[in-house]
Amino acid sequence: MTETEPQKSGTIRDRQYQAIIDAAIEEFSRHGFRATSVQAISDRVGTSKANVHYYFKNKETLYSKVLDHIVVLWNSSFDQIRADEEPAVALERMIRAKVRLSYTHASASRLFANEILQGAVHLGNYLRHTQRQWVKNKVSIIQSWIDSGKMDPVDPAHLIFLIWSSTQHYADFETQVLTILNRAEYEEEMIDAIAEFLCQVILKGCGLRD
Amino acid sequence: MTETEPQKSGTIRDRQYQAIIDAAIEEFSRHGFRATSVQAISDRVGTSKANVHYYFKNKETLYSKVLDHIVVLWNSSFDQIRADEEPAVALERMIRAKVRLSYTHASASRLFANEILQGAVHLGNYLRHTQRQWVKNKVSIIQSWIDSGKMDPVDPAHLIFLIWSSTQHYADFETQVLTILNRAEYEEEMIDAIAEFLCQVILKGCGLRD
DNA sequence: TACTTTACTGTCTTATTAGTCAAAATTAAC
DNA sequence: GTTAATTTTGACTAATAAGACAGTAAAGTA
Repeated sequence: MTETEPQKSGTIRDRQYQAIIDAAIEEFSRHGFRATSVQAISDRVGTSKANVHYYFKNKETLYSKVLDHIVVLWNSSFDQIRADEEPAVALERMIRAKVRLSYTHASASRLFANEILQGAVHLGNYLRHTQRQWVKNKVSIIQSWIDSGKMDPVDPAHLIFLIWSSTQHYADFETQVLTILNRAEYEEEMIDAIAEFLCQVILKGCGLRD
Repeated sequence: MTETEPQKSGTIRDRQYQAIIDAAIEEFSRHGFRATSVQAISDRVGTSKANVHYYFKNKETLYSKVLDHIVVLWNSSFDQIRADEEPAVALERMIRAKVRLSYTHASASRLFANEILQGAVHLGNYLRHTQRQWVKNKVSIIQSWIDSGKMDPVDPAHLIFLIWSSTQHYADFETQVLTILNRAEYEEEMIDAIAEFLCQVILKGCGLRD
Protein backbone atom coordinates (compact mmCIF):
# COMPACT_ATOMS: atom_id res chain seq x y z
CA MET A 1 0.00 0.00 0.00
CA THR A 2 2.91 2.26 -0.53
CA GLU A 3 2.99 5.03 -3.12
CA THR A 4 -0.60 6.01 -3.81
CA GLU A 5 -2.55 9.15 -3.27
CA PRO A 6 -2.69 10.14 0.38
CA GLN A 7 -5.46 8.13 2.04
CA LYS A 8 -7.99 9.90 4.19
CA SER A 9 -7.21 7.27 6.84
CA GLY A 10 -3.70 7.50 8.31
CA THR A 11 -3.08 10.83 9.95
CA ILE A 12 0.67 10.34 9.91
CA ARG A 13 0.78 9.43 6.26
CA ASP A 14 -1.38 12.43 5.37
CA ARG A 15 0.64 14.91 7.34
CA GLN A 16 3.96 13.70 6.02
CA TYR A 17 2.75 13.43 2.45
CA GLN A 18 1.57 17.02 2.56
CA ALA A 19 4.67 18.24 4.36
CA ILE A 20 6.84 16.70 1.67
CA ILE A 21 4.78 18.24 -1.12
CA ASP A 22 5.02 21.66 0.52
CA ALA A 23 8.75 21.41 1.04
CA ALA A 24 9.16 20.16 -2.52
CA ILE A 25 7.27 23.15 -3.93
CA GLU A 26 9.67 25.49 -2.16
CA GLU A 27 12.79 23.64 -3.21
CA PHE A 28 11.75 22.95 -6.79
CA SER A 29 10.57 26.51 -7.29
CA ARG A 30 13.85 27.90 -6.05
CA HIS A 31 16.21 25.55 -7.88
CA GLY A 32 14.28 23.73 -10.58
CA PHE A 33 13.87 19.97 -10.92
CA ARG A 34 17.41 18.96 -11.58
CA ALA A 35 19.21 21.24 -9.15
CA THR A 36 16.95 20.26 -6.27
CA SER A 37 18.26 17.36 -4.21
CA VAL A 38 15.94 14.98 -2.44
CA GLN A 39 18.17 15.54 0.56
CA ALA A 40 17.31 19.25 0.56
CA ILE A 41 13.62 18.42 0.54
CA SER A 42 13.92 15.93 3.39
CA ASP A 43 16.01 18.41 5.37
CA ARG A 44 13.29 21.00 4.97
CA VAL A 45 10.69 18.51 6.19
CA GLY A 46 12.95 17.38 9.00
CA THR A 47 13.13 13.74 8.04
CA SER A 48 15.49 11.43 6.19
CA LYS A 49 15.99 11.20 2.47
CA ALA A 50 15.06 7.52 2.57
CA ASN A 51 11.75 8.44 4.11
CA VAL A 52 10.92 10.73 1.22
CA HIS A 53 11.57 7.73 -1.02
CA TYR A 54 9.21 5.73 1.14
CA TYR A 55 6.42 8.18 0.29
CA PHE A 56 7.42 8.83 -3.32
CA LYS A 57 9.01 6.16 -5.47
CA ASN A 58 11.46 8.62 -6.98
CA LYS A 59 12.20 12.28 -7.55
CA GLU A 60 10.34 12.28 -10.86
CA THR A 61 7.15 11.00 -9.23
CA LEU A 62 7.41 13.57 -6.47
CA TYR A 63 7.85 16.32 -9.04
CA SER A 64 4.81 15.12 -10.95
CA LYS A 65 2.68 15.06 -7.82
CA VAL A 66 3.83 18.56 -7.00
CA LEU A 67 2.78 19.73 -10.45
CA ASP A 68 -0.60 18.01 -10.07
CA HIS A 69 -1.00 19.87 -6.82
CA ILE A 70 -0.27 23.18 -8.47
CA VAL A 71 -2.52 22.47 -11.42
CA VAL A 72 -5.42 21.80 -9.06
CA LEU A 73 -4.69 25.09 -7.32
CA TRP A 74 -4.50 26.90 -10.64
CA ASN A 75 -7.76 25.44 -11.91
CA SER A 76 -9.61 26.26 -8.74
CA SER A 77 -8.48 29.86 -9.01
CA PHE A 78 -9.17 30.18 -12.70
CA ASP A 79 -12.09 32.38 -12.14
CA GLN A 80 -15.11 31.42 -14.20
CA ILE A 81 -16.20 34.39 -16.24
CA ARG A 82 -19.65 34.14 -17.84
CA ALA A 83 -21.00 35.54 -21.09
CA ASP A 84 -23.95 37.18 -19.36
CA GLU A 85 -21.73 39.33 -17.16
CA GLU A 86 -20.54 42.80 -18.01
CA PRO A 87 -17.07 42.38 -19.55
CA ALA A 88 -15.62 45.17 -17.42
CA VAL A 89 -16.76 43.45 -14.26
CA ALA A 90 -15.69 39.96 -15.30
CA LEU A 91 -12.27 40.98 -16.58
CA GLU A 92 -11.55 43.16 -13.60
CA ARG A 93 -12.37 40.27 -11.28
CA MET A 94 -10.13 38.01 -13.34
CA ILE A 95 -7.20 40.42 -13.22
CA ARG A 96 -7.52 41.03 -9.50
CA ALA A 97 -7.79 37.30 -8.77
CA LYS A 98 -4.67 36.57 -10.76
CA VAL A 99 -2.67 39.36 -9.11
CA ARG A 100 -3.62 37.97 -5.71
CA LEU A 101 -2.76 34.44 -6.73
CA SER A 102 0.70 35.54 -7.85
CA TYR A 103 1.16 37.17 -4.48
CA THR A 104 -0.19 34.41 -2.25
CA HIS A 105 1.30 31.53 -4.23
CA ALA A 106 4.48 33.00 -5.63
CA SER A 107 6.48 29.80 -5.25
CA ALA A 108 3.90 27.76 -7.10
CA SER A 109 3.83 30.37 -9.83
CA ARG A 110 7.59 30.29 -10.20
CA LEU A 111 7.64 26.51 -10.30
CA PHE A 112 5.01 26.54 -13.01
CA ALA A 113 7.02 29.13 -14.96
CA ASN A 114 10.14 27.04 -14.60
CA GLU A 115 8.38 24.01 -16.00
CA ILE A 116 7.03 25.89 -19.02
CA LEU A 117 10.39 27.54 -19.62
CA GLN A 118 12.07 24.16 -19.88
CA GLY A 119 9.55 23.02 -22.45
CA ALA A 120 6.68 21.81 -20.27
CA VAL A 121 7.81 18.20 -20.53
CA HIS A 122 5.67 17.17 -17.58
CA LEU A 123 2.77 19.48 -18.32
CA GLY A 124 2.29 18.81 -22.01
CA ASN A 125 -0.96 16.96 -21.51
CA TYR A 126 -2.35 19.53 -19.14
CA LEU A 127 -1.64 22.32 -21.62
CA ARG A 128 -2.92 20.38 -24.60
CA HIS A 129 -6.17 19.38 -22.99
CA THR A 130 -7.33 21.15 -19.85
CA GLN A 131 -5.80 24.53 -20.46
CA ARG A 132 -6.44 24.70 -24.20
CA GLN A 133 -10.07 23.89 -23.55
CA TRP A 134 -10.27 26.51 -20.83
CA VAL A 135 -8.86 29.16 -23.13
CA LYS A 136 -11.15 28.14 -25.98
CA ASN A 137 -14.10 28.61 -23.70
CA LYS A 138 -12.98 32.05 -22.46
CA VAL A 139 -12.16 33.12 -26.00
CA SER A 140 -15.70 32.46 -27.12
CA ILE A 141 -17.12 34.40 -24.20
CA ILE A 142 -14.89 37.39 -24.96
CA GLN A 143 -15.76 37.10 -28.64
CA SER A 144 -19.45 37.27 -27.78
CA TRP A 145 -18.81 40.52 -25.91
CA ILE A 146 -17.01 41.90 -28.93
CA ASP A 147 -19.76 40.77 -31.31
CA SER A 148 -22.38 42.51 -29.24
CA GLY A 149 -20.32 45.71 -29.28
CA LYS A 150 -19.60 45.72 -25.58
CA MET A 151 -15.86 46.04 -26.05
CA ASP A 152 -13.24 46.77 -28.71
CA PRO A 153 -12.43 44.03 -31.19
CA VAL A 154 -9.17 42.72 -29.74
CA ASP A 155 -7.87 39.20 -30.16
CA PRO A 156 -9.36 37.31 -27.19
CA ALA A 157 -6.56 34.74 -26.86
CA HIS A 158 -3.91 37.43 -26.76
CA LEU A 159 -5.96 39.33 -24.22
CA ILE A 160 -5.83 36.27 -21.98
CA PHE A 161 -2.09 35.97 -22.51
CA LEU A 162 -1.73 39.64 -21.65
CA ILE A 163 -3.57 39.16 -18.38
CA TRP A 164 -1.56 36.06 -17.54
CA SER A 165 1.80 37.55 -18.38
CA SER A 166 1.35 40.91 -16.72
CA THR A 167 0.05 39.42 -13.49
CA GLN A 168 2.42 36.47 -13.21
CA HIS A 169 5.33 38.75 -13.88
CA TYR A 170 5.17 40.04 -10.33
CA ALA A 171 5.70 36.55 -8.94
CA ASP A 172 8.11 35.15 -11.50
CA PHE A 173 10.27 38.27 -11.81
CA GLU A 174 9.85 39.29 -8.20
CA THR A 175 13.58 39.68 -7.77
CA GLN A 176 13.86 42.03 -10.71
CA VAL A 177 10.83 44.10 -9.78
CA LEU A 178 11.85 44.49 -6.14
CA THR A 179 15.45 45.26 -6.99
CA ILE A 180 14.51 47.94 -9.48
CA LEU A 181 11.95 49.48 -7.15
CA ASN A 182 14.47 49.17 -4.31
CA ARG A 183 12.13 47.26 -2.03
CA ALA A 184 12.81 44.28 0.21
CA GLU A 185 9.43 42.63 -0.32
CA TYR A 186 5.91 43.26 -1.55
CA GLU A 187 3.34 44.85 0.71
CA GLU A 188 -0.44 44.56 0.53
CA GLU A 189 -0.61 48.18 -0.49
CA MET A 190 1.69 47.65 -3.44
CA ILE A 191 -0.29 44.61 -4.59
CA ASP A 192 -3.44 46.72 -4.64
CA ALA A 193 -1.68 49.40 -6.64
CA ILE A 194 -0.53 46.82 -9.17
CA ALA A 195 -4.04 45.40 -9.56
CA GLU A 196 -5.41 48.91 -9.91
CA PHE A 197 -2.83 49.83 -12.54
CA LEU A 198 -3.41 46.69 -14.60
CA CYS A 199 -7.21 47.04 -14.48
CA GLN A 200 -6.91 50.65 -15.53
CA VAL A 201 -4.65 50.10 -18.53
CA ILE A 202 -6.01 46.79 -19.76
CA LEU A 203 -9.69 47.62 -19.41
CA LYS A 204 -9.31 51.03 -20.98
CA GLY A 205 -7.19 49.39 -23.67
CA CYS A 206 -10.17 47.22 -24.53
CA GLY A 207 -12.56 50.13 -24.63
CA LEU A 208 -14.07 49.30 -21.25
CA ARG A 209 -13.28 52.52 -19.40
CA ASP A 210 -13.47 56.28 -19.97
CA MET B 1 47.35 34.25 -21.51
CA THR B 2 44.54 31.78 -21.07
CA GLU B 3 41.09 32.76 -19.82
CA THR B 4 40.61 36.38 -20.72
CA GLU B 5 38.24 38.16 -23.04
CA PRO B 6 38.56 36.96 -26.62
CA GLN B 7 41.44 38.82 -28.26
CA LYS B 8 40.95 40.43 -31.62
CA SER B 9 44.08 38.60 -32.70
CA GLY B 10 43.73 34.81 -32.89
CA THR B 11 41.04 33.78 -35.31
CA ILE B 12 40.83 30.30 -33.85
CA ARG B 13 40.42 31.52 -30.32
CA ASP B 14 37.73 33.96 -31.37
CA ARG B 15 35.73 31.44 -33.30
CA GLN B 16 35.87 28.80 -30.59
CA TYR B 17 35.14 31.26 -27.82
CA GLN B 18 32.07 32.44 -29.63
CA ALA B 19 31.00 28.93 -30.60
CA ILE B 20 31.16 27.87 -26.97
CA ILE B 21 29.18 30.90 -25.84
CA ASP B 22 26.51 30.22 -28.44
CA ALA B 23 26.26 26.55 -27.53
CA ALA B 24 26.15 27.46 -23.86
CA ILE B 25 23.26 29.89 -24.38
CA GLU B 26 21.25 27.10 -25.98
CA GLU B 27 22.06 24.53 -23.33
CA PHE B 28 21.70 26.82 -20.32
CA SER B 29 18.45 28.26 -21.63
CA ARG B 30 16.99 24.82 -22.12
CA HIS B 31 18.14 23.23 -18.87
CA GLY B 32 19.27 25.94 -16.49
CA PHE B 33 22.72 26.28 -14.95
CA ARG B 34 22.80 23.22 -12.79
CA ALA B 35 21.18 20.74 -15.16
CA THR B 36 23.46 21.70 -18.01
CA SER B 37 26.61 19.61 -18.27
CA VAL B 38 29.82 20.98 -19.70
CA GLN B 39 29.91 17.77 -21.71
CA ALA B 40 26.63 18.71 -23.41
CA ILE B 41 28.03 22.10 -24.33
CA SER B 42 31.24 20.64 -25.75
CA ASP B 43 29.24 18.06 -27.68
CA ARG B 44 27.18 20.81 -29.23
CA VAL B 45 30.34 22.67 -30.24
CA GLY B 46 31.94 19.47 -31.47
CA THR B 47 34.96 19.55 -29.20
CA SER B 48 36.07 17.98 -25.95
CA LYS B 49 34.96 18.89 -22.47
CA ALA B 50 38.57 19.58 -21.53
CA ASN B 51 38.77 22.11 -24.33
CA VAL B 52 35.85 24.04 -22.94
CA HIS B 53 37.74 24.16 -19.67
CA TYR B 54 40.71 25.46 -21.60
CA TYR B 55 38.66 28.46 -22.71
CA PHE B 56 36.71 28.93 -19.50
CA LYS B 57 38.18 28.18 -16.09
CA ASN B 58 34.99 26.55 -14.89
CA LYS B 59 31.28 26.22 -15.54
CA GLU B 60 30.49 29.19 -13.31
CA THR B 61 32.78 31.47 -15.30
CA LEU B 62 31.28 30.31 -18.55
CA TYR B 63 27.81 31.00 -17.22
CA SER B 64 28.84 34.49 -16.13
CA LYS B 65 30.31 35.26 -19.52
CA VAL B 66 27.13 34.05 -21.16
CA LEU B 67 25.10 36.37 -18.98
CA ASP B 68 27.44 39.27 -19.79
CA HIS B 69 26.87 38.51 -23.43
CA ILE B 70 23.12 38.61 -23.01
CA VAL B 71 23.22 41.77 -20.96
CA VAL B 72 25.15 43.52 -23.71
CA LEU B 73 22.56 42.35 -26.20
CA TRP B 74 19.77 43.54 -23.95
CA ASN B 75 21.31 46.96 -23.41
CA SER B 76 21.95 47.51 -27.09
CA SER B 77 18.30 46.77 -27.82
CA PHE B 78 16.93 48.81 -24.98
CA ASP B 79 15.60 51.38 -27.25
CA GLN B 80 16.37 54.91 -26.17
CA ILE B 81 13.14 56.84 -25.87
CA ARG B 82 13.47 60.61 -25.56
CA ALA B 83 11.34 63.16 -23.74
CA ASP B 84 10.96 65.31 -26.84
CA GLU B 85 9.28 62.51 -28.81
CA GLU B 86 5.58 61.89 -29.00
CA PRO B 87 4.79 59.24 -26.33
CA ALA B 88 2.67 57.23 -28.76
CA VAL B 89 5.54 57.00 -31.22
CA ALA B 90 8.21 56.26 -28.63
CA LEU B 91 6.22 53.62 -26.77
CA GLU B 92 5.06 51.92 -29.93
CA ARG B 93 8.66 51.65 -31.10
CA MET B 94 9.65 50.27 -27.73
CA ILE B 95 6.92 47.61 -27.78
CA ARG B 96 7.66 46.54 -31.32
CA ALA B 97 11.39 46.33 -30.63
CA LYS B 98 10.83 44.16 -27.58
CA VAL B 99 8.43 41.81 -29.41
CA ARG B 100 11.02 41.35 -32.13
CA LEU B 101 13.79 40.77 -29.61
CA SER B 102 11.76 38.05 -27.91
CA TYR B 103 11.30 36.42 -31.28
CA THR B 104 14.84 36.69 -32.61
CA HIS B 105 16.56 35.93 -29.30
CA ALA B 106 14.16 33.59 -27.58
CA SER B 107 16.87 31.43 -26.02
CA ALA B 108 18.60 34.42 -24.52
CA SER B 109 15.29 35.66 -23.16
CA ARG B 110 14.56 32.31 -21.55
CA LEU B 111 18.01 32.14 -20.02
CA PHE B 112 17.55 35.60 -18.57
CA ALA B 113 14.14 34.60 -17.21
CA ASN B 114 15.62 31.49 -15.67
CA GLU B 115 18.28 33.50 -13.93
CA ILE B 116 15.78 35.99 -12.48
CA LEU B 117 13.45 33.19 -11.46
CA GLN B 118 16.19 31.59 -9.39
CA GLY B 119 16.84 34.82 -7.59
CA ALA B 120 19.21 36.61 -9.98
CA VAL B 121 22.26 35.50 -8.02
CA HIS B 122 24.59 36.31 -10.89
CA LEU B 123 22.73 39.38 -12.10
CA GLY B 124 22.20 41.17 -8.81
CA ASN B 125 24.66 43.91 -9.63
CA TYR B 126 23.35 44.42 -13.12
CA LEU B 127 19.81 44.83 -11.81
CA ARG B 128 20.84 47.06 -8.93
CA HIS B 129 22.91 49.41 -11.03
CA THR B 130 22.54 49.36 -14.80
CA GLN B 131 18.93 48.33 -15.03
CA ARG B 132 17.64 50.36 -12.08
CA GLN B 133 19.27 53.41 -13.56
CA TRP B 134 17.80 52.71 -16.97
CA VAL B 135 14.31 52.39 -15.50
CA LYS B 136 14.74 55.54 -13.42
CA ASN B 137 15.59 57.44 -16.57
CA LYS B 138 12.63 56.10 -18.55
CA VAL B 139 10.31 56.72 -15.63
CA SER B 140 11.20 60.39 -15.60
CA ILE B 141 10.62 60.69 -19.33
CA ILE B 142 7.21 59.06 -19.07
CA GLN B 143 6.41 61.23 -16.07
CA SER B 144 7.22 64.33 -18.11
CA TRP B 145 4.71 63.20 -20.75
CA ILE B 146 2.11 62.73 -18.05
CA ASP B 147 2.85 66.10 -16.50
CA SER B 148 2.43 67.83 -19.83
CA GLY B 149 -0.94 66.10 -20.29
CA LYS B 150 0.17 64.02 -23.26
CA MET B 151 -0.97 60.75 -21.74
CA ASP B 152 -3.02 59.37 -18.85
CA PRO B 153 -1.47 59.44 -15.38
CA VAL B 154 -0.37 55.82 -15.04
CA ASP B 155 2.52 54.62 -12.90
CA PRO B 156 5.52 54.78 -15.26
CA ALA B 157 7.49 51.96 -13.62
CA HIS B 158 4.54 49.59 -13.84
CA LEU B 159 4.02 50.60 -17.43
CA ILE B 160 7.57 49.50 -18.17
CA PHE B 161 6.99 46.22 -16.34
CA LEU B 162 3.81 45.72 -18.36
CA ILE B 163 5.68 46.16 -21.62
CA TRP B 164 8.46 43.85 -20.49
CA SER B 165 6.18 41.12 -19.21
CA SER B 166 3.72 41.07 -22.06
CA THR B 167 6.41 40.98 -24.72
CA GLN B 168 8.80 38.55 -23.05
CA HIS B 169 5.93 36.21 -22.36
CA TYR B 170 5.94 35.07 -25.97
CA ALA B 171 9.53 33.90 -25.67
CA ASP B 172 9.54 32.57 -22.12
CA PHE B 173 6.17 30.85 -22.30
CA GLU B 174 6.50 29.92 -25.95
CA THR B 175 5.61 26.31 -25.23
CA GLN B 176 2.40 27.28 -23.48
CA VAL B 177 1.37 29.83 -26.09
CA LEU B 178 2.04 27.53 -29.03
CA THR B 179 0.37 24.55 -27.40
CA ILE B 180 -2.76 26.49 -26.58
CA LEU B 181 -2.93 28.05 -30.03
CA ASN B 182 -2.15 24.63 -31.51
CA ARG B 183 0.82 25.85 -33.55
CA ALA B 184 4.19 24.23 -34.10
CA GLU B 185 6.16 27.47 -34.15
CA TYR B 186 5.79 31.22 -34.51
CA GLU B 187 5.57 32.80 -37.93
CA GLU B 188 6.46 36.34 -38.92
CA GLU B 189 2.80 37.07 -39.47
CA MET B 190 1.89 36.04 -35.96
CA ILE B 191 4.67 38.16 -34.49
CA ASP B 192 3.29 41.18 -36.30
CA ALA B 193 -0.18 40.44 -35.00
CA ILE B 194 1.14 40.23 -31.44
CA ALA B 195 2.97 43.54 -31.76
CA GLU B 196 -0.16 45.11 -33.25
CA PHE B 197 -2.35 43.76 -30.44
CA LEU B 198 -0.03 44.94 -27.69
CA CYS B 199 0.38 48.42 -29.18
CA GLN B 200 -3.35 48.71 -29.55
CA VAL B 201 -4.26 47.73 -26.00
CA ILE B 202 -1.37 49.31 -24.13
CA LEU B 203 -1.35 52.61 -25.99
CA LYS B 204 -5.08 53.02 -25.79
CA GLY B 205 -4.86 51.98 -22.12
CA CYS B 206 -2.60 54.98 -21.56
CA GLY B 207 -4.88 57.36 -23.39
CA LEU B 208 -2.71 57.44 -26.50
CA ARG B 209 -5.22 56.17 -29.06
CA ASP B 210 -8.84 56.75 -30.11
C1' DT C 1 64.35 23.19 -40.01
C1' DA C 2 64.20 23.91 -35.06
C1' DC C 3 61.71 25.97 -31.61
C1' DT C 4 57.83 28.24 -29.19
C1' DT C 5 53.25 29.11 -28.37
C1' DT C 6 48.56 27.88 -28.81
C1' DA C 7 44.95 24.54 -29.15
C1' DC C 8 43.27 20.29 -27.90
C1' DT C 9 42.43 15.49 -25.76
C1' DG C 10 42.22 11.05 -22.83
C1' DT C 11 42.39 9.71 -18.41
C1' DC C 12 41.98 10.12 -13.64
C1' DT C 13 40.24 11.92 -9.20
C1' DT C 14 36.78 13.64 -6.37
C1' DA C 15 32.28 15.10 -5.12
C1' DT C 16 27.50 14.86 -5.38
C1' DT C 17 23.30 12.58 -5.44
C1' DA C 18 19.46 9.21 -6.68
C1' DG C 19 17.83 5.20 -5.22
C1' DT C 20 18.16 0.41 -2.56
C1' DC C 21 17.84 -2.40 1.44
C1' DA C 22 17.80 -4.60 5.67
C1' DA C 23 16.98 -3.58 10.06
C1' DA C 24 15.22 -0.61 13.81
C1' DA C 25 11.65 2.18 15.88
C1' DT C 26 7.10 3.43 16.30
C1' DT C 27 2.19 2.88 16.06
C1' DA C 28 -1.98 0.19 15.61
C1' DA C 29 -4.59 -4.17 16.35
C1' DC C 30 -6.12 -7.92 19.02
C1' DG D 1 1.20 -7.54 26.41
C1' DT D 2 2.02 -9.77 22.23
C1' DT D 3 1.81 -9.54 17.45
C1' DA D 4 1.41 -7.27 13.07
C1' DA D 5 1.61 -3.31 10.18
C1' DT D 6 3.42 1.07 9.36
C1' DT D 7 6.94 4.43 9.48
C1' DT D 8 11.67 5.72 9.78
C1' DT D 9 16.60 5.37 9.36
C1' DG D 10 21.77 4.53 8.44
C1' DA D 11 24.67 2.51 5.43
C1' DC D 12 25.64 1.12 0.89
C1' DT D 13 25.77 1.19 -4.39
C1' DA D 14 25.91 3.10 -8.77
C1' DA D 15 25.75 6.81 -11.82
C1' DT D 16 26.83 11.28 -13.21
C1' DA D 17 29.54 15.25 -13.69
C1' DA D 18 33.17 18.93 -12.58
C1' DG D 19 37.61 19.81 -12.86
C1' DA D 20 42.82 18.65 -12.87
C1' DC D 21 46.65 17.23 -15.43
C1' DA D 22 50.12 15.49 -18.25
C1' DG D 23 50.94 15.02 -22.51
C1' DT D 24 49.87 15.30 -27.80
C1' DA D 25 48.85 17.82 -32.01
C1' DA D 26 48.75 21.86 -34.62
C1' DA D 27 50.05 26.75 -35.74
C1' DG D 28 53.00 30.30 -35.76
C1' DT D 29 57.77 32.22 -35.92
C1' DA D 30 62.75 32.67 -36.83
